[in-house]
Amino acid sequence: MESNCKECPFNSKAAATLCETSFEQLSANHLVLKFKRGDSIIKQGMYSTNVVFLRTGLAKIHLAGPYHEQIVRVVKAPTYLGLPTTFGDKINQYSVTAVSDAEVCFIDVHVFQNILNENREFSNDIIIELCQNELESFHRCANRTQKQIRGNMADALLEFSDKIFMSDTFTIPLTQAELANLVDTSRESVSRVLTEFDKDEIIKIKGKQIEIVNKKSLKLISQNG
Amino acid sequence: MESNCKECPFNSKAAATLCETSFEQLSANHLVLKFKRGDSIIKQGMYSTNVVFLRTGLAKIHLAGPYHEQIVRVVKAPTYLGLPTTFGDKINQYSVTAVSDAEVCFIDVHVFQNILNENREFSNDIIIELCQNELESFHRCANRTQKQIRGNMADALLEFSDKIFMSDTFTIPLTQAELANLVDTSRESVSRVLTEFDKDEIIKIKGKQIEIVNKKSLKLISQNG
DNA sequence: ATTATTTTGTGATTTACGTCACATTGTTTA
DNA sequence: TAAACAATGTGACGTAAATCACAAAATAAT
Repeated sequence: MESNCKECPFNSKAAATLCETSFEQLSANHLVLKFKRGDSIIKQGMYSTNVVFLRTGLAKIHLAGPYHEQIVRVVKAPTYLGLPTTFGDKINQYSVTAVSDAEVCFIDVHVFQNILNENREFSNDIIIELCQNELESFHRCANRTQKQIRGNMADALLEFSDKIFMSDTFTIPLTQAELANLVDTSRESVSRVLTEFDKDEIIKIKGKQIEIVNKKSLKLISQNG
Repeated sequence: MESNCKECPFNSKAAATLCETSFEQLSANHLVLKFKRGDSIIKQGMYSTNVVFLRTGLAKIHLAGPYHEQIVRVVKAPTYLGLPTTFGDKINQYSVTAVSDAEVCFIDVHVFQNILNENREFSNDIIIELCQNELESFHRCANRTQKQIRGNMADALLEFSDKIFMSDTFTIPLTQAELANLVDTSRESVSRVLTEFDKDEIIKIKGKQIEIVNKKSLKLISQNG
């Protein structure tokens, strides 16, 4: 499927700076696909020659750990995915799976490389994004390993609220088991902490819908472990 | 201090592709400093307008966690440091401290930016390095949180052996307390595991010097938790 | 609608590992 | 070359959280 990338409403900020010819190249060399929750967008171990641009929806990045699959983060559109694969060894080093309905553009690596080479600002933006990811990884790592469950759960909830849904009321797109995996704990503990937060009137739970009632408390828990 | 970067024997691979004018810029706009073990190279929270190139030595990257300072990785020369700061908000988001004697070049951000813009290959190399860091973070995260102490200690030892010293015999440049911090455990546990490995004849310990005697076992422990 | 399957809630039990406490050794510094 | 301090070794103890083992809801499939 072909479409006009310049007019695409889901354009990344970085892409705003692209030159005409780059847009034409993009338009001519990409594929837009729709995914449903649970569909695999990028599969670890598979050969790939595409950069993935998540234009709408949410996805989880996960990879094989020594014992079990590990979710490392949840990302939302718009964002590029699979860059490390692209610039590395062409074998996907991690998986990406849709956790909500999502639309994805597959862009040929060589086209992407060209665009990168011809657009300084774009390439700078990509570098910036990668740097930010690195920083986030650092912080995430320090937090995860130092805090205990309540703190990490608070973190996760705040991230969903502030970074992903921009709202105090949202529907978690993950099962408790997935959440547990993301937060490095057990399914049971997630359940316990969640009901505990509810009892303490920090959040209100209606099925998978969560309302953060007392953000201040949640932030305190996030800070103090 | 000024010197000729083109002839510098500690040049990064990426730098091999630089153009003449870039080398001249570099040579004219950098500062070489020596650091001793424990000296702070980059300090979290400080304003910075330099990219740091670690030309010789080892350093630890660490940052403030919710409870205590957390070491996220140990790096060896040659490598660039502080890129996320440079491209981000000019405030160092993490600290870097020498763990062995080290030599460091401080390069002005604007010069570095220029060079990045004028040298496609160089900028690609930087992107590749950043991507690799991201992947490493992912794996490290999955491992740390899934494995238990013995597995993580085995990992750390293997990393020192294979990635940093390229030898089965090496002197750990960290105290057990630092090692514990890096591996997300307590100082006491590090001591216990280390002596246990020694008793099982997997490694041989002489003070801070470690010899990996049975790498196969160590890899098994690393894999199986 | 009625199974079948997945997801969630909650108690009882176990355990890996952190913390505390102190002894021992190694390393500065005065 | 002491004295002071930092780094290590090792036992005893407490505890956060994993695991186990179900029951109850909620979703999906027939």
